[in-house]
Amino acid sequence: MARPVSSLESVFMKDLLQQLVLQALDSLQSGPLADIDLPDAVQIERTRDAAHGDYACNVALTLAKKAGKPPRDLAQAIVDTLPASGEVEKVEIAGPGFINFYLTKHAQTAVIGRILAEGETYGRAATGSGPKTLVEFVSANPTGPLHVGHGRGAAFGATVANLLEAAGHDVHREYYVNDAGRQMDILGTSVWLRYLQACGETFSFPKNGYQGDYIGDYAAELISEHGEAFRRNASEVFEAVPADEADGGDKEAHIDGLIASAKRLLGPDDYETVFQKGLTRILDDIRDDLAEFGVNYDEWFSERSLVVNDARDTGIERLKASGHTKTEEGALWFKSTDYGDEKDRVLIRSNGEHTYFASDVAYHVNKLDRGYSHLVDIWGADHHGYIKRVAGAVQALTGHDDVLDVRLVQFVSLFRGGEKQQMSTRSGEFITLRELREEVGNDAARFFYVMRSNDVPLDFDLELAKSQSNDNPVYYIQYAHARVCRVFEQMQEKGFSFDQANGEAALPRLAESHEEALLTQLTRYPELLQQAATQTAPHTLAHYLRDLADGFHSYYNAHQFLVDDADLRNARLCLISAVRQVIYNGLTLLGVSAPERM
RNA sequence: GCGCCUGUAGCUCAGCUGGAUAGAGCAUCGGCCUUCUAAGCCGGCGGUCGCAGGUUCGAGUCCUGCCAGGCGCGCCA
Repeated sequence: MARPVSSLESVFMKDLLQQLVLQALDSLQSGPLADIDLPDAVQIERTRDAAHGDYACNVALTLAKKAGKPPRDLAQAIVDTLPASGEVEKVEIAGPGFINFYLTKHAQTAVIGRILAEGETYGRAATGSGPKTLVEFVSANPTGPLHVGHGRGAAFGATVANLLEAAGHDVHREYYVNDAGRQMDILGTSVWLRYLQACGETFSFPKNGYQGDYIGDYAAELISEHGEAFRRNASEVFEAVPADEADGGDKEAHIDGLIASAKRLLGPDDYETVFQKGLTRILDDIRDDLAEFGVNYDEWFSERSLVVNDARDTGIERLKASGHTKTEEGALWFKSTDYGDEKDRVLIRSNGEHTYFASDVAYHVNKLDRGYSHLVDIWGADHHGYIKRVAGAVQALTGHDDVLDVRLVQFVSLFRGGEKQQMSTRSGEFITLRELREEVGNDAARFFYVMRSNDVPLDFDLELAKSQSNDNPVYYIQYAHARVCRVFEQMQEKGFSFDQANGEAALPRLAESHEEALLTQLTRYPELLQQAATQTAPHTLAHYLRDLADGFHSYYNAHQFLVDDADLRNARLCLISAVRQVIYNGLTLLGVSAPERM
């Protein structure tokens, strides 16, 4: 992707420097570098050590062998041929043959003016300049409240979506509602059985039913809305139902028998009423929960809509057209082994029923038909065995292997006072996302969830997350923001005012090492966002903000901002104002607030 | 058994898709508030980057083989 690189207007100084080096290489091709295939791009990277300048290029090292010259000699030839640039103060050759670039003061401080001018858009690419991207995340079965594991998917997915949007993608946020299938029947039946108990029927609740207290709440609502209209005798309900596990039977057969009883005894309309009670109440709860968490969707996509519209068969037809299906043993299969899967997967069982995979194929067909060229799916780590078949299906449908990007989120372990909390959805003994949010607050929860790479299991320490101490990185960053705000309040109390134009004109006065470090940090932000987006790595933003806050706090302690020298004072206020802006922008992407006062 | 993820300081983790002397936080030890909020700062201690080979100017990073931990391997959803 080519970007304009002519001047400081360029988003990335790297691009400008790369052009300079490429031009130098080009000129050298008529001399020392004749007969050599030149690369289309050269690597420009930021230096880790200020002693190495601002940027470094390793092209002399990589080309030395082909050129048959020592790296340092080659570097010298490149430097001698390098076009002049108003942005480059000096160029040095260092170490084994690195070319180190030192920027002019003007180039170093130019970022301040841009941040102050661009404000909340600083670091963001032009909206909608990238591909149409659908990010699907959480998509938990609506069988109960979200637990802390879903919370990680929510925070991660929301931040990834924000990052992609900041990188210019046209982003659509979607929740896939698994409202079809056996789990939902178990939910509906569980609600009905609690309803029957509330009506006075006595029996032992099935081991495989949903045990949570919320089921009883929904049953109570059914009573207040419909009285005992759905009441049936327990003996009738349990008639001919296989024994439960507690009675030496099979819990799966038991619950399936109860589902059949429910459907038979209630009839389609009343069964639907009970079913919908469970589904809508839980979905409403999930929706509210996520909204309170700052996680919002453009669309809640119903699996049932695929079933009703025969989309599953349409999807299967499309797969058939790709030539990667087969009929065997009375079932229809997708030959996912063509795409690296361990075995082929069933789409339609020999009994004629569609598998869950058939729904997923239909869903992804639907996504593609809606015009999305980039699909990001965020799943729990326990679904990783599923990637190959879905990715294979998307590849079969599109002919491309880079359309679908599946990201897994590893498990969350919750610790309270050093003790690990056990979680099991079915037993009802789990800690919900809502409980977590209420205990540690949304800001800490959002930050902690994305602080670590999604690839590593997360140990979430409740005591740490809610401690208002310097152990807590989210406060550390927010505090930097609040401190800048406080400086501006103090400025007024001291009778000063902020002259931004004067400050920008005086930016060359910012020569302290703390100031130069901050300037460099601020310049990194746009490319960090770009990289965090392409790598779907929100944790790099979290770490960046931590580092930026660190740089600010050090600066704060080392130097006074509200000095009598007006030029210097205004220049420093410009700098810390820019820091505040970038912290604000970054925290916003993470879904964390930036308080003005703490 | 096969597949995916992980292994870096006492603990929790980064490490910019191969760069220069491997970094933070916590813990621990020692300093800094009559000066813009000490929810802060400065310094010390702490490493065989799981192990062994390989690739090359250069490897925590890439390749191979082991070791350890987590997860997943249904005509379930």
